[in-house]
Amino acid sequence: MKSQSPATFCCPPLLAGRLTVDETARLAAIFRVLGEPARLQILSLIAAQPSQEVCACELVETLGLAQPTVSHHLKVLYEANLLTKERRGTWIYYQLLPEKLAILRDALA
Amino acid sequence: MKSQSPATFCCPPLLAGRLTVDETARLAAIFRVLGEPARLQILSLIAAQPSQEVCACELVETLGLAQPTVSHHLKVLYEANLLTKERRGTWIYYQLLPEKLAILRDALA
DNA sequence: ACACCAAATTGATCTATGTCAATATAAAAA
DNA sequence: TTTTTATATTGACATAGATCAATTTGGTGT
Repeated sequence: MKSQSPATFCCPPLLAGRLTVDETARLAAIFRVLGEPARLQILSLIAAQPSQEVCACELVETLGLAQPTVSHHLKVLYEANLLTKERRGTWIYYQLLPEKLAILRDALA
Repeated sequence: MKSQSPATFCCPPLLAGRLTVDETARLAAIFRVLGEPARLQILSLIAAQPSQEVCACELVETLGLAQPTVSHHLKVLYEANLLTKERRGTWIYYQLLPEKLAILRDALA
């Protein structure tokens, strides 16, 4: 039995009434992920690619951060369901998964 | 000479291309303010009031946090231009200032 | 002036997290 | 199998920030 679709699970609009503690925690978790400049840079970099994806190695060069740091941020974005990853040969490519951003946009409506 | 209107100063859409370092920092700062459950609760509580405002003293009771903690969060929200404050007699009332949220919504579009 | 209440500030503590060096893991190539 | 390259993980460190007790500030009323 399906309770509700994953994309609509979180949350009613922030300004439409009082949020439950759970809804608040879910929303805040997404905002916190985006509250880091390096992670926003990653998202906008991917969006700026014609291929709509980026190799992890390119990110290390572009962001000017150490490889473990970039790997850490990618993991945070991945576990927040903001990115997908796909191994192709030696490299791993990350793509946007815009559903969570849509949730935020709706919450701010 | 006015450079640009304050409300549109920050930022182009997150997913429409590559953000500058400045734009990224501005966006991340707003997200970080919202990445805290107590602060989201404050915003949604105010929005839930028919009067669209709330006295700081009510927040202390409702949030179950110490008075200095609530005062701290209110200050963060105020300095992020998400709230206005107005003294009326002994009490200080906080109101929403939704422009910044609109900026985020546009950034996520 | 004094007492009282609301809100802000200070100072301290604790936790979360961003960062990187070192290392491990995984895949490809020789 | 050994070497090489890409990514992830571990561990350590430093900074940011959430929290609250104690105090201060500011306004009201006696």
